[in-house]
Amino acid sequence: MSKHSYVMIHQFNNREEGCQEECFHPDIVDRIRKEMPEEKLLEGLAQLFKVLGDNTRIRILNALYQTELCVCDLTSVLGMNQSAVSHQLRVLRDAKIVKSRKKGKNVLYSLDDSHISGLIQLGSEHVHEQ
Amino acid sequence: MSKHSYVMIHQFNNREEGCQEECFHPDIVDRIRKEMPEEKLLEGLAQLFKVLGDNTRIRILNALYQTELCVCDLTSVLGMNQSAVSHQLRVLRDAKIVKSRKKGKNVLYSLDDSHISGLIQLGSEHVHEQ
DNA sequence: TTATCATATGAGTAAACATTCATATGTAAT
DNA sequence: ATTACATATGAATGTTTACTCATATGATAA
Repeated sequence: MSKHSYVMIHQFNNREEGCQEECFHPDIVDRIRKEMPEEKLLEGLAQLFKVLGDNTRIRILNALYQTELCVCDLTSVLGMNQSAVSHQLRVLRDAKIVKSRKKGKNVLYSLDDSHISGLIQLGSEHVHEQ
Repeated sequence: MSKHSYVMIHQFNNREEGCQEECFHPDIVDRIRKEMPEEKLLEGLAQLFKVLGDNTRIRILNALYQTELCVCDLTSVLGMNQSAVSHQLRVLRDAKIVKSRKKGKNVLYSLDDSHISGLIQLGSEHVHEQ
C-alpha cells in the first residue's frame, strides 16, 4: 500500500476533525491525491523557490544576470557585508543556481541555470500586475 | 541624488572594508548598479518566491491546479490540520496567488494567477535537472 | 432562537534563517 | 618565508515563520 493511500484511509477514518458529508468528497479528494506530483518533486520545488525567496539572493541573481562578478564587486554592488554575501552565495551554489571559478586571488560567480532568468521574468510579470 | 548613487558613493569612500583595486572595478560596479531593476520590483519578486517557497503552500497550489476545492477537502488532500491550511491560504490570498468564493457554508479556493502554473512548470524543469 | 458546522484568526512555541563578528583558508606579491 | 589580500566558514544573535491550540466569526438547519 502506498504512503498516499495510507494517509487517505487515515483521513477517512478520522472524521471527527474536519468537515462532514456536505463538503467532504472522498472521490474528489482521492482523485486529486492520485494526480499530485511526486513528493520529491514538490519538496524540490519548494526548496528552489525558498532559495529564490530572499531579497539579498534575488539582488545577487539580478546582478549576475548582467555579468560574471567577483565576490568583492558583488559586495560593492549590494552595499553589504562580505561575509553575508559569501554566505548567500553558498546557498545559491548548493542549489545549483550559480557557479564559481577561480581567477587569481578572486572567485568569479555567474548564473548556472538557464531556467532562473525565465523564473525571474515570469515572476516579474506577476509582480507588475499587483 | 538617488538612493542608489548615495550608497554607491558611500561604497567608494569606504574601501577599508572589501577588496582593493585589482578586484574592485568602480566602472563595472557602477554600470551594474544602474542597470539593476527597481528596488520595489526586486522586493516584490523575493516576496513572491518566498510565498512559493514552502512545502505546504506548494502542495496547496498543485492541488488547486487540478480543480477548485473547499478548505475541508484541501485539508483532507494534504492530511493536515485545518487551522494550518487556513493560515497558509491566507498567505496565498494576500499574495494574490489564489482567490476564494463562498458557496453555502463552504469557501472554495482556486488559482488566481496565470503565471503561477508557468512558474511551477519552469521550476520543475530546474528540479529535474539535479 | 439555538445548535451545528466550516472557516478564520490571535497567541504561543519551536524551528529555520539572515546577518554579524571573529577567524580560517588559500593565493599572490614582495 | 613573510605579508597582504580575497573569500569562506563557525558560532552567536535577533528575527521570521509554520504550526498548534483555543476560540471567534459567519452561515445553515432544526
